[in-house]
Amino acid sequence: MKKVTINSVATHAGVSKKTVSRVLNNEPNVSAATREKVLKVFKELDYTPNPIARGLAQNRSFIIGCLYDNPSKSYITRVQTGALAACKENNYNLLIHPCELRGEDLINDIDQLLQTSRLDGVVLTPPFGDFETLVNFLKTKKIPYARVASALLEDDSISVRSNDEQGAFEITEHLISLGHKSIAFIKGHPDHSATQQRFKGYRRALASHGIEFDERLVEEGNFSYHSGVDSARSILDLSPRPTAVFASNDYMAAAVLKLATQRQLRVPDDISIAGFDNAPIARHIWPGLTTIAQPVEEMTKQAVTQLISHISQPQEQPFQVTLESRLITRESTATLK
Amino acid sequence: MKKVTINSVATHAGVSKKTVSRVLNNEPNVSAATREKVLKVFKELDYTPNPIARGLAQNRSFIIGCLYDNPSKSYITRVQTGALAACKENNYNLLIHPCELRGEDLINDIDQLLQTSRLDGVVLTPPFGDFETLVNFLKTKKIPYARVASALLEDDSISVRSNDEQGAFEITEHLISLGHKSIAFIKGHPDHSATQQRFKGYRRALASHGIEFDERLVEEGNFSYHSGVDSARSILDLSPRPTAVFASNDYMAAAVLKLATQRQLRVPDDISIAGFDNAPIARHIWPGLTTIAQPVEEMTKQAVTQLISHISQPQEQPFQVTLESRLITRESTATLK
DNA sequence: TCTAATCCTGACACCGGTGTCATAATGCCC
DNA sequence: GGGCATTATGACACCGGTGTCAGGATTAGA
Repeated sequence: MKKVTINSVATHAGVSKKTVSRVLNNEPNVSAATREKVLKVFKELDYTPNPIARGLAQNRSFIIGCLYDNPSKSYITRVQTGALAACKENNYNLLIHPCELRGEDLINDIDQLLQTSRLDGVVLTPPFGDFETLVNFLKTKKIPYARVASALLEDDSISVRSNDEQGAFEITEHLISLGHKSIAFIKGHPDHSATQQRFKGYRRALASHGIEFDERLVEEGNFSYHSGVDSARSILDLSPRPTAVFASNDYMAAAVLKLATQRQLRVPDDISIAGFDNAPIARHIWPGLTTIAQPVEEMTKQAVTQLISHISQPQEQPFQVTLESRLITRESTATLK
Repeated sequence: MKKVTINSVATHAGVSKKTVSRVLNNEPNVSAATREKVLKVFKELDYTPNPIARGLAQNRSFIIGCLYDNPSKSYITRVQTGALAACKENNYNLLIHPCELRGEDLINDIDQLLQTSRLDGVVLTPPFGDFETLVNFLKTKKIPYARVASALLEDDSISVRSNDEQGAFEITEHLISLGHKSIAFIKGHPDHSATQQRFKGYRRALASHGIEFDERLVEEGNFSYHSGVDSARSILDLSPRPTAVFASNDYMAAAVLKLATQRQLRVPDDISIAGFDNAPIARHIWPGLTTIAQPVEEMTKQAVTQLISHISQPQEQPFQVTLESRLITRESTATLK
């Protein structure tokens, strides 16, 4: 089977390869007849352009890089799903690159990545979108990027987020509406802007219902299941024990649930538990977790779609969108008895 | 900042670009002095070769594709981790490509992928390694591939697996040693070879302990949490109810646990539950799941490492390795009372 | 010291596309 | 029909590397 190149197409169609290239790229200034002829030869020879050659000529790779450093594997999976969907639609490919935000040589690592892969753009998933050192580095390197679920708003780049503050407000309000007044809170990883946002929403809900904020009810977590266990221990040891716990993500909420159950507490009768994200685990455990569903896939998909269109034709105007999240109530929260 | 190409290096070093290329690729026939000189210029100019140009010249992309169609997200994450590790060591990149085994046009889809991405090789994660249509397609297309956790042994290609049959045997034996004689079994997805392997191990353990196999205790699952719920329902409805359940993976085991708990059954006092894989969920729930830990990351890493070395210099001899799995006992299994 | 074998090196074509620019063909208007 | 603008096409260099091959330099052997 011979390789089909632009030259063979050109020969077959009796035109120059430049004309074939024009047809390929839908450029103007090709007569309808010629275009037809070339398209026919495409079919006959089953021709597919070589993206590598194309990339060399245009200094593009048609590859988007996805950076992540996230303890939540399911979050990463969802991010990937969204990014892949956008890439597929635009004939791009997705390269995944886990790395450490606090690593000594994050910038070197990324630099290396850019040097060797010639990425056309990068998606910054939490917490990278809020890491200014990195963002500035990409700016000076002139690498297009899109940020997912980042809180920085003053930026002129592509950013898609969901309203974490509002989600946290709603779920806290849900607990309050069930009669809870002593609601513990487990923070997320300090490097993530969502951590601050969710905390703010929690406090706003308390305030707007006249419940005094109690610092002793707040624990520092980092979004990992393990950190949830530690926080849960502190919280369940409190006396009086809070009647509800709102953890900043579902993994930590699951940890609270596990520990509470181990200690013979009945959930939600003895204590209500709420999470955030609607990760798979929220419905894989009993009782199922009341949580906030975030459109992670959709956020990422929109971010990548915008990123790709920005790469093809750079626009000045920023793209900033905030998507809605929604409350999902399951069995882990109930009326205070 | 000017772009540093092989030409600028050549000019600076006062040699031809071919000589620079020789140094780059560690080719012989370069005098020590020249090599030194060129290497020095590399440093001075901070030169990194352009992989796209290289790819064009050598008809390579330095990209490995990872195919998957797996309901278990955590399994995918682990596969990716292993594949990424191998890629990183060899300066390759990883492109992820979810697709449907039973999709009508899987082959077309893959063909398209190969056409547009010019992958240097592919990793076939379960169940693709056992899907002969695909394997044969890759063979005729002469695309190097490596299979992970596939049961086909008679093949002459790269394959890394773990001993599913033995793992299932051990965990079943563990249940038997706890006094259980009525042990239900939930099968995995019929397209996965692991499904047959694990079933075989289960039966072998029963047989070797003189326990008669009872078909009514076997349910058909598909590795998804959801299928586990359905199977769990049937099993818990049996009368007499089995005293233990061995599900072919942890998600399905988690489903059994959830349903049993919902029905007020105490695990493991009323019923023991065992899973397989040691997925994160196995330790995120209470009681923690007794399960078989598989070296998924390591399997994939070895497979990809071999694949890459095969791409660089095709070898005739196949690479077939079987890694060990091990039993992890947690709280979900206990002595029959 | 001469010859042959071996080692280095560079010129040049090539991978498969795209950008630039010159030129040929066509269309339009008076 | 002549003059001019516009459209269509192709020749050619170029992207940044690698493969081939020829020829000069060096070494070894006689």
